[in-house]
Amino acid sequence: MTKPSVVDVARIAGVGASTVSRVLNNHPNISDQTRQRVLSAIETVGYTPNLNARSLRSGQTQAVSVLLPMTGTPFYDTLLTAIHGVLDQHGYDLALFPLLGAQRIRRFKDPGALLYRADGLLISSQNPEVLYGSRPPFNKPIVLVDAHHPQYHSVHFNNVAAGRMAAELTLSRHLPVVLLDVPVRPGDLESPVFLERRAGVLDVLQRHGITPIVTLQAPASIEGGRDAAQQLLDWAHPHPVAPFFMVALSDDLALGVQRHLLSAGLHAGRDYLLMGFDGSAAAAEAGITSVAQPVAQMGRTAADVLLGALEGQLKTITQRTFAPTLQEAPSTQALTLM
Amino acid sequence: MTKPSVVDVARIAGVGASTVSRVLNNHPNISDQTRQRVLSAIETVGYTPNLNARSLRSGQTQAVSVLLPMTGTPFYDTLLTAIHGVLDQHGYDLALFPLLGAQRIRRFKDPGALLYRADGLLISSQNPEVLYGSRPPFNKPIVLVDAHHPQYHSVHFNNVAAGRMAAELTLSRHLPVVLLDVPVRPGDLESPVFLERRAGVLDVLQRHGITPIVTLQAPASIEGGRDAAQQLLDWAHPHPVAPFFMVALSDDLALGVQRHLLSAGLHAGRDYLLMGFDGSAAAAEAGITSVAQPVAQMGRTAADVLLGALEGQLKTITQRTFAPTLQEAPSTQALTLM
DNA sequence: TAAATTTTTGGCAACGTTGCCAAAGTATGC
DNA sequence: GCATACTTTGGCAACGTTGCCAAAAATTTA
Repeated sequence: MTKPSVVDVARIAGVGASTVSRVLNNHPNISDQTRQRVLSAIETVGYTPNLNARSLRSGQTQAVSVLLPMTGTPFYDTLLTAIHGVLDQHGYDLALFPLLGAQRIRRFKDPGALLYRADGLLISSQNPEVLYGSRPPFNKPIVLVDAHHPQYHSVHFNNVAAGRMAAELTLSRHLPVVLLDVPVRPGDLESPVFLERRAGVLDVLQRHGITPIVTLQAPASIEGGRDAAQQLLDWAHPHPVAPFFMVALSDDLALGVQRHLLSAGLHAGRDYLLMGFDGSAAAAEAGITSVAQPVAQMGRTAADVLLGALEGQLKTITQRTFAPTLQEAPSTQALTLM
Repeated sequence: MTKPSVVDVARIAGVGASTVSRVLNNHPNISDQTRQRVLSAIETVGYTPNLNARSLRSGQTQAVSVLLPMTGTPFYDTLLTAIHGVLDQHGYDLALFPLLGAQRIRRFKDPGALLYRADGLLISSQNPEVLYGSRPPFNKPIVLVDAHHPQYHSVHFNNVAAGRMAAELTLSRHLPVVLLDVPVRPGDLESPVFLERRAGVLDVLQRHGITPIVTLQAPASIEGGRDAAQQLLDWAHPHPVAPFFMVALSDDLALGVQRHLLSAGLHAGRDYLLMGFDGSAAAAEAGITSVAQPVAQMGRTAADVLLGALEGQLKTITQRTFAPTLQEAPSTQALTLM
């Protein structure tokens, strides 16, 4: 027994094939009586439409591909959920295509790749090879999320402004500044995220003639933050650590620092000030000030831009930049110095 | 200008459409001369095949869907790379469908979901709702990876045996046993992984009349391990921590423990013994013994099983169980007791 | 009641591909 | 040189769907 098609349904219901199609697509001008007959016929034969035929006919897939790195941070979770929510409401389904290793990027040059079996493409990758290599062989809408490129529709976060915002807060506290930076991973081109945040921070500080008393480097993780905190203690040794304001370029780093310094008896917001980036829930819970990024909103906007390109045929390139907001917490309350 | 099709190519090359098709599909009995003509015609018009038409005609998509949780642990990275490697060689492309939130699981009941636009389905989820809910509306091969269910082809790891293996090693060292367990997350059904490992450990210990002197619980992360280590120090206080053998149910936990106890002056392999699970590179680097899981091999096997079901039509349900191997490191070297 | 109008329906074609069959072309054997 | 075999090629149909058009049915109007 082969999978039933519209003609099978039509035969059972005693109608024409196009009538079945009309019922399936909610066309007007169908008598309730025939609609019911068709519906029950669909039920009895267990009909499900053949998507390939539908796509062939219509030239559309009702699918959107998302190209993204395989890092399972909460960031992508939030972003994807937001994107999916919007696109789902408009009848689009979502498939993910992870960037597995640099050599696999070659695959994206093949116009026959599954990735391109979609009506639109969302790219959330800072990978320069993806962004600055040849344009994908895909003449349908492409939107960049959390990335930026003049030739594509982009929805991104202003990391430079975020850096500036952090520096401004720093200035208001009149304390020595410690910068906790993220090193370039070997073999990997530097992610523009940290580069931009750093640039923002240093730009504002420089304008005010301030230089960090020390700059630490650690991978952007909680453990990295702990290492950096230890570096700081070692560096200060044997001198006591004076009150300072640490700007960590990510919330994970800030969390690690806070936890590690706590075991040395130092409390953020009491003995030193601390802030991070991303506006994560973890930072908020830990009472750490953070420059927040509206991740879900960016996801929704990216989906909206894609829908616009998909349905409304917007011709000019759309660039949406999201500004940072400050998520204040006890960790940056002005110290009562003695 | 519309996208060129085989007939366009055929017209340019001065041949029939089916000849173009034959060239595209590497059929035999094509003269080199016409093949060249067709090839250059394809080049000049920039032809790329329409996958929807191809799928409609052939009833196949040359695609495999992977259903998996959105946790971006290195585990899934390795697994996916292995799966992709095998399937790619056989001409199959891979699309990922993340399990975003419990409510989205409902989507998998829709037979029209993009997920099912594939020739086969790989499910790598411990989520009981996925495994024990109604069978997906998909009458093509389904293979479970890193999960187990009597009704599906499954490729999985014997976590009970892994637990046993850990316990055996423990016994040989004749030290008090500390078990570092993973708690049930609220609202979430317990992942069978830790349940099985725990069962294996406790089973062997019990047979030898041994009970852990203390059982700690922490979420399976490095930070969780650090918390657990602190718990242990608190618990032992004011008594000094005697030499013990800690079995942590994941490598991340073990890593956290090691790092935290180090700051208390305790060295794994010198003052206490420690082991984890997963065989991660991080554990190996840190000198921590681990019960290893052949992740890449499991991925390859899962792909092979799927290919078998796809091409060879294997009728009986295939179950492949992978046994643990011990990845020994200094952290479990016999202590020279004083 | 017949004509005009509107609603509802079926037939046909086409989306782009490939398998099948038959026809045309080429080579081999007697 | 002609029959036989083999190679290469083109035409046609079909995969399942939906849009268009015209036909049929139902409804309104005169």
